[in-house]
Amino acid sequence: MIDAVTIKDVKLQLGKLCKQKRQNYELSQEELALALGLSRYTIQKFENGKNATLDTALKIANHFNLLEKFYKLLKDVENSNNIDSLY
Amino acid sequence: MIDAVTIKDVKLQLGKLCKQKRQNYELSQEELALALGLSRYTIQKFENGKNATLDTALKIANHFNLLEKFYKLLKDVENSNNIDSLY
DNA sequence: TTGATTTGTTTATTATAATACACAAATATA
DNA sequence: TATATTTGTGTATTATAATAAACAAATCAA
Repeated sequence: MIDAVTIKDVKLQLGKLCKQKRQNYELSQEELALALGLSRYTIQKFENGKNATLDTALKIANHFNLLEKFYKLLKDVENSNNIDSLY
Repeated sequence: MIDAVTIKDVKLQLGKLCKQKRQNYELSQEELALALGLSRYTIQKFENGKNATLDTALKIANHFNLLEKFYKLLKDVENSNNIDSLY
């Protein structure tokens, strides 16, 4: 019996992913922050699962080429919703 | 030649999806806001593609049962990153 | 070890998301 | 139509995300 995914789970996973991607590119928090026009503190909090703005999250996603993948998910959800009306 | 997905595109799509899902459930902005402990104005801005917090976006996603799908995407990205190291 | 870099954390300030209220405009319903 | 409901928009206030700076703790390199 697996517990349902919580909002906190998602924020923690977002932070984990940011850290992983950042380290893949061998960037420090400072360097990533500079590249995105954010402060290191904002990156620091994001990586530790704190609340943030969509702009911050999407800037990070964009920097690691994940924006398109996320956008596609949203489009798929929208389309699967439309298809429902055909049944 | 398709233009790259922008942060603005994603926010607009998030808003569009919220509106679509909300109308599927026959909820007014007011009712959705009440159900999530948010103000109608926050829903209003979200649906029109304005910036918001992760908490707001994830509360909405959770209400329409999209949290797990999103979490799975994040896990997949994390895992595909690990697999890379095997090649 | 040692020094250098990175990360975690604190405090104070600024920018802005969220709230609460009102009211007009648009949509839906009788 | 007329009425009710919903949505869009404005203003003021509050809550909080983001910034900036400093310093300690942890990690890495010489």
